[in-house]
Amino acid sequence: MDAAQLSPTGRVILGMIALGRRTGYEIKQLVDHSTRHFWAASYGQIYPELRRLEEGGLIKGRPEGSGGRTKIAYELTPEGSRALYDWLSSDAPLVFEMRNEGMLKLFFSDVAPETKLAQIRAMRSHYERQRAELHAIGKDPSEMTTGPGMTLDLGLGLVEWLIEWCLKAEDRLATAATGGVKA
Amino acid sequence: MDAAQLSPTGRVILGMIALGRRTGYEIKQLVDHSTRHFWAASYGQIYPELRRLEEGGLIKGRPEGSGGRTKIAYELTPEGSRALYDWLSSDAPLVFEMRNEGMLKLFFSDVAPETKLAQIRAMRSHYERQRAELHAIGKDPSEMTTGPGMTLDLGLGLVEWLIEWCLKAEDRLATAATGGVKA
DNA sequence: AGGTGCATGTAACAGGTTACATGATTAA
DNA sequence: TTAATCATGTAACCTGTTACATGCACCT
Repeated sequence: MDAAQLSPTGRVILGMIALGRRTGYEIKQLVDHSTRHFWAASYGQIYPELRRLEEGGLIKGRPEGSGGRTKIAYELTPEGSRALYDWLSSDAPLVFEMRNEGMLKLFFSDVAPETKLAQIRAMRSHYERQRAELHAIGKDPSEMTTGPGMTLDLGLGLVEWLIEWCLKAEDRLATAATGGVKA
Repeated sequence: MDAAQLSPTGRVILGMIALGRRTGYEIKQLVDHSTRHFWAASYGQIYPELRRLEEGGLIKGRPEGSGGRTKIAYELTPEGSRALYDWLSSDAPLVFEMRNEGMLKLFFSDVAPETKLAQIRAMRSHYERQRAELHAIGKDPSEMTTGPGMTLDLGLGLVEWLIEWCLKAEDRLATAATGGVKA
């Protein structure tokens, strides 16, 4: 199993284990607090994938009987490290997918022009929520040249740009509505 | 069938028909030249969905026997118009999904720091390609307050911001690599 | 005694892509 | 005649979500 055959979720899992996360539960936690905005994962994917990765020899799990119910801590095998590294250094075409219902509505908004303002406001409020979440994550200010740090910087800059765009668009619409005369 | 039950692809189809597109083929064409970057659709979705929408009474198709093979031109029924309008003016939570493998690699890049520069360059080259495509679409300069025009403006601004971010990040990394001394 | 968080897991479903099959029209 | 473009359609597959089931540990 090399990088080319590594499933999308498999890559996230390998990466998270490399960052020190051990159990499926912990992986899900970290995904929800970090990569979620640009790469999500659900339990329904994570647990079956952990099993597949172990069958493929990329990770090795051992039950930790710390008193309670068995929890399984995974770590990378040498092959797993190599697969992760191969993926990271591969120049295969990247997956860039997006489904943005806000933009879709905007695209069709000429059909109902009076809804435009509300749509942009809805979009802005989404990104403002996202900004707040990212700020919460960013409490501990990691270096801008570390992976998670860079990603956070990118994400925050992006949502801030989007919020600015919305504000300007709202302004433009308001001006247009009052016949070009600023209120 | 009201807006709440309208499937994602159904919304795109309804919108495209409202914008004047009639056949499944034409809808796919327009999607590929416009909404693709923030909302894609494949034939495998479009044709079955056209049938479902017709069964639901939202659109009505009639075969156009312009000589050759029957092609089917659809138009909105009054209920279809209403469903589209309902969706556009609804304040139900919006779908915002993203899978960005570039950011994912960046997130894990501390595992292989020497790949960082290449990753950011790959990301930039993706967005530069996208910018070129958007510029090609934007040949006819539509008003910034029309739906497609606004969306194009938003998309272009976004990719330009991303390209700038990449350039700055590349700079920062290059500087860090030479021990803080600019080359 | 009950709620919350840790922890694992699966079955049913939804949504979408890819590859293929088919065939007419049009331009070189 | 051949290639490209217009045009419709489906079956197999893949990926992922949602909702549920289970149960321990810890706090109040």
